[in-house]
Amino acid sequence: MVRWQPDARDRLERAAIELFQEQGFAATTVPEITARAGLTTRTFHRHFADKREVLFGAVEEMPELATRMIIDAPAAQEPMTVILEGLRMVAVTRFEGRRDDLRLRREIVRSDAGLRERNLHKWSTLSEAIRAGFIARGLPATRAALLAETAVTLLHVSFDEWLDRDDDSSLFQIIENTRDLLREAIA
Amino acid sequence: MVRWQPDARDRLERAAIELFQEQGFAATTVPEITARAGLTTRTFHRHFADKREVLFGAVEEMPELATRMIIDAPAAQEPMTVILEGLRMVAVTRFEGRRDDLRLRREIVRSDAGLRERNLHKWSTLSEAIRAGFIARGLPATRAALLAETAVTLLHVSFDEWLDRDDDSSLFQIIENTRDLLREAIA
DNA sequence: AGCCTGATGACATGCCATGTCATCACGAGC
DNA sequence: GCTCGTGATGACATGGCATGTCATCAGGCT
Repeated sequence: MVRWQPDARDRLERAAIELFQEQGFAATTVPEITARAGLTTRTFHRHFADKREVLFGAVEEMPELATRMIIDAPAAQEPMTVILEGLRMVAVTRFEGRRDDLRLRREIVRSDAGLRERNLHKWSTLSEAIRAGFIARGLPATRAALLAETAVTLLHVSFDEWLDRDDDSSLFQIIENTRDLLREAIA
Repeated sequence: MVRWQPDARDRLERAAIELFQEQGFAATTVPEITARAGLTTRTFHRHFADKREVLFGAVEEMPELATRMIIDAPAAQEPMTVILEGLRMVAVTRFEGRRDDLRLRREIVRSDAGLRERNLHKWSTLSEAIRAGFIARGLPATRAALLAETAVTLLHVSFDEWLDRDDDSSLFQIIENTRDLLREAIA
């Protein structure tokens, strides 16, 4: 089931990111990408739904992971505790240690309106997954949606500050600070 | 400065929404829209940056309104008070009384991935404007971003519940409930 | 009356996204 | 070891979106 796939997809992703850096996202055409990767336009679209998607392959499994973690969390845990545990796990396994790569991708994403849209969609997918998890736990719809969006807000805001800093704070530390900030603000 | 514009833009918007309802968003082509409106493809793109934008004209001025309201709010007011005042104003002037129209648009937006992306982008634009307002008030960046995203979360979650309900609750009532929910959740 | 401004139409183009079919490498089964 | 199936890729074709350019035309200004 995976004979040419991993290599081709990887080559496409690397070629694309290189070209986006060199010439910008909009100025880079799909044929250019595939030419550098030694493949064809048609093959590009077999691996990525569209030109934007090539930048977001790294976060593809986060949503289902989130749903599973929430469902599997101890039944007695408060929702906010479940969220923080989940954020800690995600921070450690998916973000920590990749700050430079993530900074590079953020830079490219920021440079193009379409990419910013897609980026928001990715966060929203995560929110949707968290919401589904809390629904499965029996929480009412609005409460689940609120918790989900708040969780993503915490992650998103903290993530941004983490990328902005040049000290070596851990992402999860910043998440906890942000949670405290929110608690004060809403009191 | 506005001789043909209002009418043309309005005809395009109405024709587009009609066609989206009849055949779906993806299946509707820009020439079809312009044909029904009695205009040309080129003119369509003078009024709307792309095919999606035609559905979001109604919320175009919200961001700058939000920024101004935040900057003009009494200096002594807590950020969360400023936000709630702003949400009340927005709820009354932009949402209340348009529930059916907004339901229709939400239905179309939900039916297409690209439209969902654009919708998120609109909320994000509002968030950005709120953030800018708080920055102008002298709040630190992360705090401003957190308040902004939380404000939009409150509005977004409450807005969705408001559209789901069939009683005659006011949007702002629901917003206050949602705020209470968040306060409990994070305590 | 004639000029200026700004919206629209007509024409042309580049690229994205996708459908279809052929090809080709590898693995399974006899 | 040969044949055949499976799945990835290439080649070709197409429809639609988005945009640049120039002409046209209506109304306001002097």
